[in-house]
Amino acid sequence: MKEITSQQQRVLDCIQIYLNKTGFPPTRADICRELGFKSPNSAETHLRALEKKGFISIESGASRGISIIGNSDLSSNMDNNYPVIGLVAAGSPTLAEENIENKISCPVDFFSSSFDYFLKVKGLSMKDAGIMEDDLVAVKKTHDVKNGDIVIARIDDEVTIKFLNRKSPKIVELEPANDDFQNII
Amino acid sequence: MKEITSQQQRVLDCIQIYLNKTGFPPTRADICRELGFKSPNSAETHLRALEKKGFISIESGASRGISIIGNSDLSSNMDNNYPVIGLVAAGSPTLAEENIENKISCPVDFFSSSFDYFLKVKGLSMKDAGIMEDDLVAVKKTHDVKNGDIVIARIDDEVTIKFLNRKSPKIVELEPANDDFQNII
DNA sequence: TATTATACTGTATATATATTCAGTATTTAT
DNA sequence: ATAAATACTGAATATATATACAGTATAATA
Repeated sequence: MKEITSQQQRVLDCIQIYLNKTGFPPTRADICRELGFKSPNSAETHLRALEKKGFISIESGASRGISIIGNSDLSSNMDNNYPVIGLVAAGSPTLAEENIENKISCPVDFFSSSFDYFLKVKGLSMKDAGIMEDDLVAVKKTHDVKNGDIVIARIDDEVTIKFLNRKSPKIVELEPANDDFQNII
Repeated sequence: MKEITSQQQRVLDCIQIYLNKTGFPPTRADICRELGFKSPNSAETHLRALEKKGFISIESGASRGISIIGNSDLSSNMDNNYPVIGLVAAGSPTLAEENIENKISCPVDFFSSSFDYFLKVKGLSMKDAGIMEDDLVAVKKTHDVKNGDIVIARIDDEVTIKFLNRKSPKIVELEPANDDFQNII
């Protein structure tokens, strides 16, 4: 999936919102009205760009033939029970029965991306990123981590949430979002 | 909801299946092709019957303007569809159709207290309270406001979220949670 | 018995809609 | 320096589509 421009994001959002509101996709003219464009071709070119980048697919010739891709909405507004795990000092955040504090029913598409469980935050080391004590963080298990990502890290037996900053293949820096805390190498 | 005939059920199923497959509703001709009808008016009359009985709504004049109604079945009375309202600079945060950006299915007991709608936050004036740009804030309409409460306030045509601090019956101070912002009297 | 709803075929048409073409301007790669 | 992508306006057009009208036939009301 290639990168999206801000205007293309606006168009994509517009399609999603229109879909949620009406139940069917917008026409070129609808998009123009929503976003203030004055020519249907403005919408058309953005749609073609979004299609080329793989965000949507367009059925040629069909009116309103736009569908958003990647929203693996086999059952989009289905709910699921997500475990809530305490960010305990000892041990890793596993899904073992004894670590699960609670379960919360939450729509699978509550956030833009899928996730695996909730983690209850202890401490204020990510305060400036808006992550406060007792907040519930939706956590997704993945191998795809980039610098700047907020990650759950385990150091020996301590579990923490920090910004990731990989210095080299073997050296990783964990950066808190609070001046009162130190970076961890 | 009145009773549905078997043919009308077939048409309704056809719409749902077409939606799942393509992401947008079928035309009259599409329905005919799927179900073997030979006149678009066959689909049309079934659609009108389904509309009259409240199973679907049809946007007059719009192509593919069919939307299926009432999929929020009674199955789980724990959940509810909450509107998401943009914190727009002009106008009040009303539940008017045009202000609703989206709807989110969310358990009524997702938070400890009940609430009425979600508000999407603009700006960083409540940063130190963990409320960041584009956060969704669950808002509860009430007359019971106390000093120290976080409130949604409207000043002329601008809507904002701040701490409440009532100085006197007629003087109210709005305090942001960000040193870069000023208090508002 | 008359009336209404259901369930179609078949034709016709106004218009809603996608889509192309011709421009202009700015920004980003190569 | 040149090409390509982005971001538009504005006009024109072929066609996709909703929808009305004219029929036929059966089953369910009232």
